[in-house]
Amino acid sequence: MRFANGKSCVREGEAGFQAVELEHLFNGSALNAVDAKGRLSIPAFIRSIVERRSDAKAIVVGAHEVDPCLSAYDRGYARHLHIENERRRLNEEGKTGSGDVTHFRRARRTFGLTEDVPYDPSGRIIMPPMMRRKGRIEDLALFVGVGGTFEIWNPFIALEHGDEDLRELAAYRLEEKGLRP
Amino acid sequence: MRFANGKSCVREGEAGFQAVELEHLFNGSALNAVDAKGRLSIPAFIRSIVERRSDAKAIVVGAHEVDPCLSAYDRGYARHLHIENERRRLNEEGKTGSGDVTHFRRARRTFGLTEDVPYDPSGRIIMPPMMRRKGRIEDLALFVGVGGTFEIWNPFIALEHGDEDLRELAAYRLEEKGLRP
DNA sequence: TATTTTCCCATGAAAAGGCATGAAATCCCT
DNA sequence: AGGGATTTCATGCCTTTTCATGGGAAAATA
Repeated sequence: MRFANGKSCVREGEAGFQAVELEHLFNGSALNAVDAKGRLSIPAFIRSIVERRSDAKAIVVGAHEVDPCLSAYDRGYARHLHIENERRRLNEEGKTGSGDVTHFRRARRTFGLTEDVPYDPSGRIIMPPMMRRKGRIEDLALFVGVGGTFEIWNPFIALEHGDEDLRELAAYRLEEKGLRP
Repeated sequence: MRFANGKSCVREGEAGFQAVELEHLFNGSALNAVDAKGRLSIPAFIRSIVERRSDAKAIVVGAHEVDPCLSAYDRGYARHLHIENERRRLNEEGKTGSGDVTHFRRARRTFGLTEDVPYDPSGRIIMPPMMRRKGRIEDLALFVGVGGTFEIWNPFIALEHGDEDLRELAAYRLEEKGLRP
């Protein structure tokens, strides 16, 4: 059996994910504007990966686990996370009675606190207000590919982050657009 | 993970379910009002998943396994639960004599304590009184996607739950609607 | 008849989609 | 390699559609 993109299905289940979704990784960066209505272009290089991975013109956005930014990925990756959650639930089955509590919290975090956002033919989304607030996104959005997922930063917050590479990246992208006095 | 013919690459049998029903996952959240007549809009993003999974304009609602809220899903997922129950029954066969007791209890819970609720063309249901009571739903309903299923909370109960993410979510959705002083 | 339940229409807000533009990047052909 | 032509992108504006929710008529129940 072959995929539309010509790749064969190496193994089933979890490995199937790795064979396809992780075949294409997010890398690179871009700085785009958020307009008055919260509309925002997803950079073309991100869209091309998203569509190759999942065949859907949509991204899933959530708060980043540790950093003050958003974390995003394609629907295929979301399915991967779901399967992973279920697997962990089975593993924990029959241990402490709190297994299920942990499971449901994880599921809520992975799916309840994220939003599936389709983008239009021109590649734009409306950043959901809740995400905009969580990611502290104002009128500029810095996209940063990090392999399996990508991040969306307020570039000015990125400028003050502990990660020097990130600071440099943000500074560069801002200068490039003639921003930052 | 898609083939040119649109089928997913997953295992057969049990996982055949994942190929169809779990191809689309519930995520995101919304806070809707229950009006004086007891009517409640199912958020559009939930309906779209329900209909893609089962092409029926109905949801199945039951009490949540561990949390003080309701758990809901589409009819296809209900079939999945049935198969899952049977599988577990077989697995437990020949262990302790209580296997069947457990099985029937589970089946009762899965099907007896749930209700199939069709929604009208505009996407509204009338929450069955028993469910409304079990879920302690008053005049607001917080929908939370959790992947394979979604939850329906009384937002004020969610505000006091142990899951911090959920509390935050409820607080945000209430604020957004100008509720909660 | 009185009361509840079901269906249909109305409405305002928000989102989706389409169209246009200017700038940048890419291609291509000397 | 240079330079002009074409394509791709990001982004602004405007129109159409969708969505949640309210109210009322019609139908069913008591």
